[in-house]
Amino acid sequence: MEYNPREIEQKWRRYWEDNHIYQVSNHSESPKFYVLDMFPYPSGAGLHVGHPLGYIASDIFSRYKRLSGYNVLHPMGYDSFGLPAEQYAISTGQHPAITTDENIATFRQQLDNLGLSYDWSREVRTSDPKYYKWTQWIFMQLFNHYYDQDADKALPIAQLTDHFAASGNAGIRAVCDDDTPRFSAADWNAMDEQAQQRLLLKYRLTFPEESFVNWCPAMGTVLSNDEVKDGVSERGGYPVERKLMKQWAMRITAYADRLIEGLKTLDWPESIKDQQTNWIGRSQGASLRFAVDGHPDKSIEVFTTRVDTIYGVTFMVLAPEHEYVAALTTDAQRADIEKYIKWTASRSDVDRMAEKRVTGAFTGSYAINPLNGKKVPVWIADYVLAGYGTGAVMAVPSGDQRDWNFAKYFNLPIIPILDAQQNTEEAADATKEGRYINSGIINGLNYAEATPKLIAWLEEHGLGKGKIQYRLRNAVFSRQRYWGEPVPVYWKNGLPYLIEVSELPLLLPQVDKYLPTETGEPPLGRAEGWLYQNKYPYELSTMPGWAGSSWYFYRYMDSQNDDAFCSPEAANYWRQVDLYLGGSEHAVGHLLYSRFWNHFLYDLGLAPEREYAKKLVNQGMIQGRSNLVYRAKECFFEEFLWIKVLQPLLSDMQPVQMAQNTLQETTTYDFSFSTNDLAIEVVSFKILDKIALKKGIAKSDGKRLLVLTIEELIADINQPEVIADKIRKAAASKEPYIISEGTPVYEYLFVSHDLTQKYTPECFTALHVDVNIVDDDVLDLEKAHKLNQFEKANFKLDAERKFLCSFEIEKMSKRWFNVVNPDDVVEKYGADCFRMYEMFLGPLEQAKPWNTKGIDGVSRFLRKFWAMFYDDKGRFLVTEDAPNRDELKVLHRTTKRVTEDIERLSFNTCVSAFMMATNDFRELKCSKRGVLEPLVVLIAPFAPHVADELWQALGHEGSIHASGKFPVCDESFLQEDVFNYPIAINGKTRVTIALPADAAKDSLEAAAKAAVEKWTDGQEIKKIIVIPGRMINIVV
RNA sequence: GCCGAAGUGGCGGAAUGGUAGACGCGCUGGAUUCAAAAUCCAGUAUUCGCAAGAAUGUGUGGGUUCGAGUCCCACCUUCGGUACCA
Repeated sequence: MEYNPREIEQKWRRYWEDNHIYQVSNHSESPKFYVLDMFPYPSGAGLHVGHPLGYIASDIFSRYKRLSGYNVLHPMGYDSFGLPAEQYAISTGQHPAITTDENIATFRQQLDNLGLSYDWSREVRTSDPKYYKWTQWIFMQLFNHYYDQDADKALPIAQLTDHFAASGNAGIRAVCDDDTPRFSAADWNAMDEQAQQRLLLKYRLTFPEESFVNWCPAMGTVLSNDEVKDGVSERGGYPVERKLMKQWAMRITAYADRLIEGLKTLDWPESIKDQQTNWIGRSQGASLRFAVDGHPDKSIEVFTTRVDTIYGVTFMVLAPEHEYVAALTTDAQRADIEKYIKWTASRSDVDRMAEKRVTGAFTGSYAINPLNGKKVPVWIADYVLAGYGTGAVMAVPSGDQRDWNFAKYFNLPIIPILDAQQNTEEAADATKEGRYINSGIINGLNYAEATPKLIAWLEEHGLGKGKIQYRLRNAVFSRQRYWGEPVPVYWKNGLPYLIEVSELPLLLPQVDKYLPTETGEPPLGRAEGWLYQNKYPYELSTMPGWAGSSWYFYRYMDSQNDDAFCSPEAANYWRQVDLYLGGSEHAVGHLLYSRFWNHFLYDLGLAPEREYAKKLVNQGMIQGRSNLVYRAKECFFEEFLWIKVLQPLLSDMQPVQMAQNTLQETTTYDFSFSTNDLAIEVVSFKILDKIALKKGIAKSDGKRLLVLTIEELIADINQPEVIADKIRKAAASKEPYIISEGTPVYEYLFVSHDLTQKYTPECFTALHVDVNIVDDDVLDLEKAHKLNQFEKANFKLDAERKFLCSFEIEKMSKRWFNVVNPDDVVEKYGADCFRMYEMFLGPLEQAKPWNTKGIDGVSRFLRKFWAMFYDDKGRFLVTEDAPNRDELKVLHRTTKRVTEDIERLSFNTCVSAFMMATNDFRELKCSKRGVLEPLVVLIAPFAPHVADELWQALGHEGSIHASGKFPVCDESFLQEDVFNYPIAINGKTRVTIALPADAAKDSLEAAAKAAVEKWTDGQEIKKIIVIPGRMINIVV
């Protein structure tokens, strides 16, 4: 019986489904294990071969854990709100819910094709009202809580109002907006309800806030930074303006320190932790104010992490957008400043980033150093960003290289401030070593002493204070879109109020179109009569994509619960994700926001652990391998004629190449001959005026003209002698003007890649070609001719009559024609083979290009594996004979390797181990149950279908995935009697000798000495290093 | 610019500081076949050599070590992330 993956795989997939093999219970005697894949967005394009890499890896791990006796939660669902479905809705009018359902069906079918062991009874979709009810519920909790810095956790707003009523906002440390005023209990109690509510918004963990957005009036929508290019929308090129808009925000900054602290407890890749730490960007320093000379009402606030360098300040720099720029600019400087501002405004962010030159302009005003009263000039420059900190910098050129560059360029003074600074005339030196000089009250102190002294002085004089600053901003939580969760809020008297919990979910209303309203309101503004209690307008923006994905890992634990987002019993059983697998592109988006929500839920006692994912692994991207074809330009044909026809075939006519460069191109023809009066011009038959021009030139030169059209050259491109004949005939004739008649068959020529090397690279245009009509870089010409791209094309083939493409490794994407669909591969080789091959490609974490070169090897392996059980006549080969020691050794060695490698997620080496075991058993001619049965269990996580088929053949009832027990290695079988010792001289291996494994060191030394006499002859042996069971090194 | 990762045969890759190149692809030769496919066997880092064998060899240059692909320093290249972050 032959190995027939198609039949086997369908059979077992149906069995698994019918018998609910992968359904998991929240009650078990076994230890739990939670394996999670990152939430996918079900895109219309479906899966490509890159997507399943992580799904297969997590599936292998889940199956392995299950076979090892764990109760494994391994769920899948969809982050199904999102822009693509909405954009499709805008262009077609189809409700995004329908599009989404269709896409999910495709996605699901493709996932099923891979034989993954998900518990589909727990599937969730963020766009399902039963799901987003709880997203809205969590939002309401955030609205009803504030962050108390003394308790270091979120507490109910009611506690805050109690405190306000008793003692105002003194004596409580709560995270709030920067502009929150001080007020007493009397103030608070005198406020009306509206004033109190307005004030509370400054404390709530989610709150409406005015913030700048990229508003595109033509599209009626807000764009992300990367949708804006050069001040216009990337798609459509419409103008984009900065607009202040009321948006919901999340006070994630309240959790900044805890989000940094929590990272220390996580088994996550360091690079991800680094990125999160940098994103949060905690810096400890001081904020202080510089008075402005002649402007008593103004002072420039700066934040610095090096307040100790304050005596080195020789100028100030404001961002060109800083609010004081206009006021500080003197009339003498106004023209300069305005010119500079105009210039910076015209430059894109990319330009500004790439800028290496120093630019800036002087305002004409001076700031006063609070420490020494010295006046320093105030400049503006675009290296200071308006959006960061205060948009102003105190410049210390002796300690900061950027400031130093600026000072040198504009000839500003540089004052050294530490005796340890080296050569500050040559470059800035940011050292903190040494003692302060030129530094007033801190002269002679060191860094550790100076900083607190300065901060104390500033605080005492009311000029500044110590401050911790974060780069992290509060997260905007509004989207001006339709396809997202409605915010459970209505507006009354300009203030937001929550709806009742009993009114959840607030359903997404129907709208006539998925576009903004004429007045610029979000699409929900179109919903008719959408009012709370028929009176109050609902919030019209919807939640962003990260809302639903910030807590989904809890919903899987208890996906059908209508009374809670997750019951405490379920949460306390599963607790946290043990292994989380996904791409590193989510490093600071999803992975930071979801940690924030989890910390909040933890504060409320709803999440059992501070961090929801214990271990995180990033799978590498599978890149596409694109193929390129080379289309010839006109100059190619000239070079071709010269290299392939005129020189080799017509040398007797002494050809001359006329136009050496494009300048002469219009004034002369391409070729002539020393032996006759013929001239040749190569040109497309379409360019009639050029032909006429050349005809005239030839005539005035007294030459006869042969026009070789590019189109006729293309037709004969693989037969240069035919072209040579044409030229000979033309030379022999007396005709003054010769040109081919008739309509050409071809218009384009593509040149095999190996031939392009002979020509100037500029002769070709490289174009992507669909990789599905290319095999091993050889283009399938038959298929190619059927494509529009090649309809009127001929191909110049290489010496082996093949057409070669070049290749490039790039992101797998439709636009590069390099997408490989897993369904096609599964159809050809089977899911088991596809799974093993994806793993065999290389380490999980590493990015690697997709190519199918090696897949035949894996396919061959599976057939060999099968052949240990069945011969080609379909006879079952497995015997009940007891395995011998050699056979058991192979089994246990394989068990050890596979177990260890799965544990460290090194799946590629597992596949190798299976190949080696199979080769070994075949060599031993072994088909004994005693070794093959455990081997089938070992391979079951990797090739689940064939494992089940063989499990059944071995006489078992039901599925291996339900009843199999993962084998355990018995080390005693691995012990060897003899060991082949490599004997090295000075670390270089010379010979290996077999010695008893338990031999004493002395006898090893003696044996080694004897074995290497040939090399050591006559040299003194200084030392012998013996590592028992490893090697012996002789030092001479 | 900064941060991070990685550089090993023709290719994908393997290697707790201890025989570099496992395993697979590809290629070469052979068997089988009327022939092909499939399958099986053997070989396959480079250079020299008929061979035995020798020399070289993990991006470059240093260092630590009896011994370095692996650890340390500097540099080069590629990829990823990120920013005028004060």
